[in-house]
Amino acid sequence: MLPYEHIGYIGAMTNSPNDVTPYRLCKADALPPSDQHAQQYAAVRNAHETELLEDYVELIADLLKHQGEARSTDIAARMGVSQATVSKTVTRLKSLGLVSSKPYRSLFLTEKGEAMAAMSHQRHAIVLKFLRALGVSDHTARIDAEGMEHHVSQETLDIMQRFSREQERGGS
Amino acid sequence: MLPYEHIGYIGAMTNSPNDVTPYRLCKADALPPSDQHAQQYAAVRNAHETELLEDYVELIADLLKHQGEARSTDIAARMGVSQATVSKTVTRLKSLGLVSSKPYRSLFLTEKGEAMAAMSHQRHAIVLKFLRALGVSDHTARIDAEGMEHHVSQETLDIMQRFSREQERGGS
DNA sequence: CTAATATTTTAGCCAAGGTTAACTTATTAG
DNA sequence: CTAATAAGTTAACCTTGGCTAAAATATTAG
Repeated sequence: MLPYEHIGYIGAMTNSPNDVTPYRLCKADALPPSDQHAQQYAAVRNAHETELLEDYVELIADLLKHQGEARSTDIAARMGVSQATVSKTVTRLKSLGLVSSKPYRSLFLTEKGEAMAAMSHQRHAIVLKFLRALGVSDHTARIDAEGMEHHVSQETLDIMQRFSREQERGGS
Repeated sequence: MLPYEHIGYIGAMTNSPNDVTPYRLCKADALPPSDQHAQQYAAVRNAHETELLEDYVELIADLLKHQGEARSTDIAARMGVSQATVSKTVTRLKSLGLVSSKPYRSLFLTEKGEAMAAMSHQRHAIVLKFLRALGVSDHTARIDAEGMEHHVSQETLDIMQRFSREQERGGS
């Protein structure tokens, strides 16, 4: 099962009316039914599976674009991780058909890898822009976006995008 | 380093001891300097370390509150995971001083566990409320909140909270 | 009280994502 | 061209967080 096709998240079963659960009033917000609850956690686990892959692929695309080539050593420096780790992960990316390279040479994205990178980049950009539009400082927005981007559904992305656009027109 | 030791903060983002590096401005689509870039990824890795622990502790608190007791079997069902997995994770939670229990008996939170649960719950509630205020559907908001909550800094939380409040007053 | 059932724990397995240290392969300076 | 350095890979190890199957402990029904 491949990463960028799971963005839609899990199935139906809407429940629970508008109990807005203000955290301070702590009104008895009931637990959702077990199976639905489980789906939420499953969605998170699911996202975790692809997170790192997306980050790598996105970073490789950025390096290719801005540096002309994507070298392990740069990836290691930018990810804050050892070269050995990069090497191992790249092996995995290759086995997944996302990256191609010859031994001891720098990296390229396959079609599939580029598709994933494009999507990842887009999501990242939307979230980052949204956070800034909300009023979050640049530094924080960057950090939060990095973490959040893998956990934002299409529905929310659309709303974020609309929000940023409106802010742009009306706000500044 | 044990991330859950410093329970004094809410946003898990900024707990690395040497995180005071000032942000350097750069073009929106340019790559940030390596070391700064690395900090972003480090923040995400850091958040991942505590995510699951927070989820457990939060769930245990919820079960205690709504069900009167927190049993492994319920946790397993709600997390969508085998009981063996729960058992192993609970062992870890106990060794971290977050949970206490006697063998074959149900679970309790230590002070530390309760503090963590409270914080986690608060963050979760803020993010969930914010997403709804933004206009995200209930179902999606729940899923996204579950994934996002661990990656939202205090700064962003504050802004989200303000947004929800304003929406509450003006919007509806 | 005992037997059946339910729950929890343990043991052994796996993959991912980290680490260091040692080795191989490029690249570059003289 | 060769030697030094830089970059990439491999091997051996660790922890987490999953799993299944089997064993131990509660709980409940008869």
